[in-house]
Amino acid sequence: MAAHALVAFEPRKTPIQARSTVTVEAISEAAVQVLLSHGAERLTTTRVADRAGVSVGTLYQYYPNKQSLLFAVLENHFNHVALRVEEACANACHKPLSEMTKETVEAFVDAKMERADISVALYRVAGDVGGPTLVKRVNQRTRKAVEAMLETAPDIKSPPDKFAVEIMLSAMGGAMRSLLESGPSPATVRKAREQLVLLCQSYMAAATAKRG
Amino acid sequence: MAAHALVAFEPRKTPIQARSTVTVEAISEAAVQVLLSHGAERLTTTRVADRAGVSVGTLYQYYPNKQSLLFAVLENHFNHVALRVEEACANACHKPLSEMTKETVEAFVDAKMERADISVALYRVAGDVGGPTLVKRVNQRTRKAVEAMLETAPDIKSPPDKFAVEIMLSAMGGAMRSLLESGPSPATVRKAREQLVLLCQSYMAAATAKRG
DNA sequence: GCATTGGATGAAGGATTCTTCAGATTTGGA
DNA sequence: TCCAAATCTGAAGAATCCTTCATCCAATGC
Repeated sequence: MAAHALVAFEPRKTPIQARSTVTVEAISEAAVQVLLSHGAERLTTTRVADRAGVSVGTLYQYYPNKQSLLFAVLENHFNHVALRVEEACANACHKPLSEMTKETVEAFVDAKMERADISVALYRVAGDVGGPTLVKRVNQRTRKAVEAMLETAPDIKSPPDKFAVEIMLSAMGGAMRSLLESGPSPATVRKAREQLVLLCQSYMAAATAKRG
Repeated sequence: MAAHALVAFEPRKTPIQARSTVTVEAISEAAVQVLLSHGAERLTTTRVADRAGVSVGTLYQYYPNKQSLLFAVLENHFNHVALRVEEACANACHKPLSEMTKETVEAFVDAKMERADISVALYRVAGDVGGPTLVKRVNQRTRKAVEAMLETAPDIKSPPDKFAVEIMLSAMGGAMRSLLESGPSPATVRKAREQLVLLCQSYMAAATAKRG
């Protein structure tokens, strides 16, 4: 059912010539800009097309409807964050558990902050555009990366429950969302980052049987 | 600014006679029902009025616009959850830190699960209706209750940072959201509840200087 | 019984928005 | 140069939706 609901979000046509590639990217970028300047409520296909410097018809040539456009933007953002976390996980293999956790959490926070404005703007539309489904998919992906990393930890006997990793990821995401929506100062972000690391470290330690 | 933005959400007229009291409650309940059956996107003032068994005009007699109606529903739900947590905090005073944490977290999870369907439906509209502002307000309220409780803990030297409590609450909320949106089985809920308790306990312990 | 205030009605105004499609324009290759 | 395919255009169709207001019904107090 969820998969079927996502069908309508898939692109209509794939760019062939170079100019159309430019166009679709301009549209996607314009969507973000409009989201930031006008808000989710005032996000109109016409407005996005105007901002992208093309006509509405062109937009509908690549996206079957408004939702699919927003879905694509959302997917982009999530993929970017997921990639950063995966990189961090690959990089932290064979390190002590607390170090693993620290690097993973920090990668997540940093990736989110990199495009803080977009993150906040997207929270507003996620609900109407298959956000939960996407979140689930990305969480799955991220969880696998984290689990693979944990397998290589030298200082634990058995890796934490699959469920525990999910809890940690969603807790991290929730705290980050709250933080972003409050329009935090850089100092606040730094503090939150520290605390989030501590939160996850202490949980991972508690959910894990130590070696030795 | 945020305060000003909320002005438009305030009710228009206060019920005086008994029948109008019934009416406003019917409207509010109908809003929830429509949210559940038709989704946020198809939530229409006319549809809500129909479901409530009144005419649209009547709805607009009490709510200046559609947003104010949804805002009221959201506020209701949040107040209910906050109240449950406050009760739990009051009840857990003078107990050991881990017990305090356990009871608080469980109260939150249980309050959310009590109306799981409403919770999920509201995630969809929160963005367009001052959700973040409300969340901030409720978090503030909850944080105070938690802090007051922590002051009475016999087994800690200094209570955790105000910031730490905020992190914990938002992490809890985020994990709960993720869980609810996945349509969990009762068994899953039970497991998540346990893990969430563990998460918060280990964090509170780590963020606190122990006495003795 | 009557007047006054509270409450309810619902058709219609006004405003947007999404989406299409027939035709114009540009590109890449023959 | 010339054509077929790829792109682009943007006015107009179609569908909703929010909100108002003139009007009617019900309740309360005198």
